[in-house]
Amino acid sequence: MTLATTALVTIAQASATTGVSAKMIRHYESVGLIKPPVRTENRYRHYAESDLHDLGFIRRARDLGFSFEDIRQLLDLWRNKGRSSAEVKAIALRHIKELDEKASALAAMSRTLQTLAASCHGDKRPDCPILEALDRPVLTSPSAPLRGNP
Amino acid sequence: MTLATTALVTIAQASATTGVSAKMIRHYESVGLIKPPVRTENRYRHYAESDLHDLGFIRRARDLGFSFEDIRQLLDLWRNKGRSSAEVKAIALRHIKELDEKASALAAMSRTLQTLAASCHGDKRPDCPILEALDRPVLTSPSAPLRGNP
DNA sequence: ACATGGGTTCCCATCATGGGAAGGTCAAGG
DNA sequence: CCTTGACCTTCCCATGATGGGAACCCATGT
Repeated sequence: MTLATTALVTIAQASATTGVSAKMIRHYESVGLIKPPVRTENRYRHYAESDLHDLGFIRRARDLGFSFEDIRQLLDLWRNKGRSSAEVKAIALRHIKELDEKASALAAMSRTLQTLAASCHGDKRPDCPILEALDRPVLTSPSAPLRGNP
Repeated sequence: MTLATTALVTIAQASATTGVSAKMIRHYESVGLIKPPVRTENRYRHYAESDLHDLGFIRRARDLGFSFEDIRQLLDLWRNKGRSSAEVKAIALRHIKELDEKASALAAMSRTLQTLAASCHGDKRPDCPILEALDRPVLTSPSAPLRGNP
């Protein structure tokens, strides 16, 4: 009830307080992720506290790797007091799965390369198992147990 | 010495045998990653075995997450018989570091979200720690030891 | 002769982000 | 009053790797 005249701030100030670049703030507006803010006569954007909240929300969601589409849905859910937490959780769980899959893929690449790099002497000699692996197929064999002389 | 008339193949055949899409093959050519192949009078591209090798090399390098720039250097090193394996290994080690950093970042996001999701009941009730975390700052506190009633 | 299945070039889209140009606006200070 | 500098505005372009699709040319089989 305390209509506290919600101090309007410029886009640069909004950027500074939320950690979202001015460029991105305008972009979020253009793709409909946030509501167009009020404009002064000069056509300058001015953001109210609720706008700053949304921008902070978006930045934190992005820091967790959510896509624009996910964020759009999360923001809608946040605003919808009649939401069910199950909806939110479903989005989060799906995203966790995607994150884990990507991380696993990167880790697999890293492991393969580590194995190859470990057996590369890394000196002036030209022969190198890394290049050999790229040379011909049969790569991606992860823990190829070094049978030969155990 | 056996100049084996290196059976020239069309772009579709090259794509099929190397696993690189025709689209990408043309793209690699346009950015100078591979040499322009010979053309028949019809302007059709025709690939020799050495070209197929390069495409296979590129695909395997891409499967390991190397960037175009890295691949360019790796291909140059592969062709350069006077290379030192140290150069190859340096590229690989740098890339491993990048892969690990990205994987760690994703894993951190996943962990944070897993923690939040674990404490979200995920039913019809609207209150949800995930949304609460996005609501206000002080997220990214990983193992916030649940002091309160131990 | 015409259909089909390649090939070719060129443009556009993705996803999130930034760079930069060209121009309008405002406050402070000489 | 006018300049300077720091904002603001819009619009276009670029990234990296990949794909979609249009519009058009070519080759082969029935």
